[in-house]
Amino acid sequence: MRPKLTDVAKKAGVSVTTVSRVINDYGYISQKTRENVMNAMKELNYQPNSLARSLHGKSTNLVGLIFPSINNPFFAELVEMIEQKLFAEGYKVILCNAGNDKDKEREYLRMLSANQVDGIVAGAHNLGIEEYNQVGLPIVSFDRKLSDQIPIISCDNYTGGKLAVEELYAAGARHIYFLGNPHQNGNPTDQRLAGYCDTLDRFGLTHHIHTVSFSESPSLKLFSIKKLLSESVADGIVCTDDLTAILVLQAAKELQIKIPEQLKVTGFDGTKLVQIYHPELSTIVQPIEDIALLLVNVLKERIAQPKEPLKQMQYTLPVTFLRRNSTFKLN
Amino acid sequence: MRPKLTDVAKKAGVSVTTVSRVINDYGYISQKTRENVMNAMKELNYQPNSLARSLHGKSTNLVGLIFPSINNPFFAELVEMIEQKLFAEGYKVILCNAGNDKDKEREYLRMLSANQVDGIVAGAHNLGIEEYNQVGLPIVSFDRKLSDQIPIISCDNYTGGKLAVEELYAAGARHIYFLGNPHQNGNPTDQRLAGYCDTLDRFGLTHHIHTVSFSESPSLKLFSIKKLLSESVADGIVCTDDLTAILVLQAAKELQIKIPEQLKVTGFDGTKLVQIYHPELSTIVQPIEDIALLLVNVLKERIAQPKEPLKQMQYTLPVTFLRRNSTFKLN
DNA sequence: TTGTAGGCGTTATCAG
DNA sequence: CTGATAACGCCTACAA
Repeated sequence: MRPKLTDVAKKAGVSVTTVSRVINDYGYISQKTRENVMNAMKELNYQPNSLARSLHGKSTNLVGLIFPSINNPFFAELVEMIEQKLFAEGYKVILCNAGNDKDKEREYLRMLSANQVDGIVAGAHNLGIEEYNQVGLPIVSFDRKLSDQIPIISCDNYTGGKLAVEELYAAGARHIYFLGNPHQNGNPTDQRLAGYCDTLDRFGLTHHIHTVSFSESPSLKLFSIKKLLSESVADGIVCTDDLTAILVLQAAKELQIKIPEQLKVTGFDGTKLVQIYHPELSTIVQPIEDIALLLVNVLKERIAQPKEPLKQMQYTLPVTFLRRNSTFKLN
Repeated sequence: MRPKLTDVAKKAGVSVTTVSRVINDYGYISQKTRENVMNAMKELNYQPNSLARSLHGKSTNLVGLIFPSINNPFFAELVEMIEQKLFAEGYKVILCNAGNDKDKEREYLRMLSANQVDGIVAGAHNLGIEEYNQVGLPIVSFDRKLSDQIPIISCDNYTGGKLAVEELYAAGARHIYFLGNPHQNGNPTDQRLAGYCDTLDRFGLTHHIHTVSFSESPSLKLFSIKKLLSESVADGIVCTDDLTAILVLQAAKELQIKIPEQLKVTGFDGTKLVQIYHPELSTIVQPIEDIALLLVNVLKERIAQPKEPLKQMQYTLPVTFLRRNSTFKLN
């Protein structure tokens, strides 16, 4: 059996109150008793039971992270960053990979509430507003509007779309395609698409919007990309994420289309992994560390003052463009 | 305030016992009262408090996952798989990225124990045996011996090293180098190295062992790899992980060394991500899903019968070789 | 400076 | 079939 407070108290020859006092470091305690108690705890290898303390009203220091999947390098890096920031603040993380699964997301939400987590970072968005409002916990959202009560942190998706088109245009492309998720309300892709469209308009070019479902298997995606490349006159492609962009590069290679001479390609996300292991890809870089930091800070604020009205509903962080060989021949 | 059992009881006009009965579905209850209670719960949006139930002796259904980092695609895929399997069994996951940080790993261990998790999957191994023995919780380890009481699941690292050498030899390489982590006791790389050495011996070839620290930055790694390639006569390289292998391919490209004609390269891990986005890399594929499943199953067994002596100390899962263009020119 | 006792939200053992 | 009530391990007024 695990040692409990009373065991320590008995061993140290004091009352539980005293032990509790040294653990939580409050009230008056003589140096001698404190040491006694400390020793007793060491000897018994005593660990206070978090459940019991939390039950009493102390917070659990647990935060739930709901994201689609950590197999996507972008989410992996974001989640890892968030975990680091939270750890530094004394929080521990419950990982909830919701996939595209409404039920799993709902079940996780229920579980997080049952486990009395202090707050939630929501990055998967299969569910509607109602379910998130029900929860009654501090929540911050990544990249999607969930409710009037839930602040949103995201990068400047609109500018991302704009920068990509400007880059391709500058590189000489005049038939610029958009390749990404199917349109869906509230999806970050929407803003990227808007940036794309507006900028094309500015240049007096025609829109070409192609959708590849995010959930489709990569080989299917690759197939439809090859179809697109061989049937179209595209000389520039704005992809809504890096992985899709890499598939475009692969397809181009197979079809002997020269990058960037015949076709220029941009990605979106700019994870370290892709930057390092696909150094040929030009891309829009999201400030992952800043996003993580802001998510954590805003969440902390909500946890500290859950009743306070939101100071700010939407936080938008700047993106940067990383030029590599897929748009301009360098060195 | 969150509704509690007594609120539901009051609303339904019954006692807490009765409510508890319908929640846990045991004992006799009339259909009518059951419905009453159900309705009351719905109306109040009642969620039982896990802390309280666990405090009473019920398990928390929480499992701690300690891994170095989910930024490495291999761990990302493994952790995601484990999370899926655990979710299916009703467990929730606390994510602990320990990095190379002894203190963080120790702190996480302490926290997991304090939070009364049901068990731990340990995949980061900065700490020694004593600390893991102290915990007094069901633990399973991935790829490293932690103690006599902790079962190990791993892939057949030795055969992996062997297969890699055999492939390179078959492809015509005679100056076969080993590139990976520095040697360290208990490290899975050790077995891969052993497989490499034994097989070279069998072929009557000389060992060439080069170490790149796992924790080094990729650009430093790339630098030392280029140095290696330009100074050596290597015509085959066994890498201990895919990411290193990709760096070798990059270095070769920069140095205008033709793959596979002049240099043949194998990786290790075989994640889906690398298979898809680096389809040119031959590699040893670890059975990630099977590993995850086995980790979860063995852990479940330990949780069910913590006192039982271990049935088996070591579980080794077979690896497979995936042949791609980095060893043999295909199609 | 230290100890006693009640309560946090549930479960489970007894009686009714 | 249902209801009191004593735990679970810890915290914290209130006493001493």
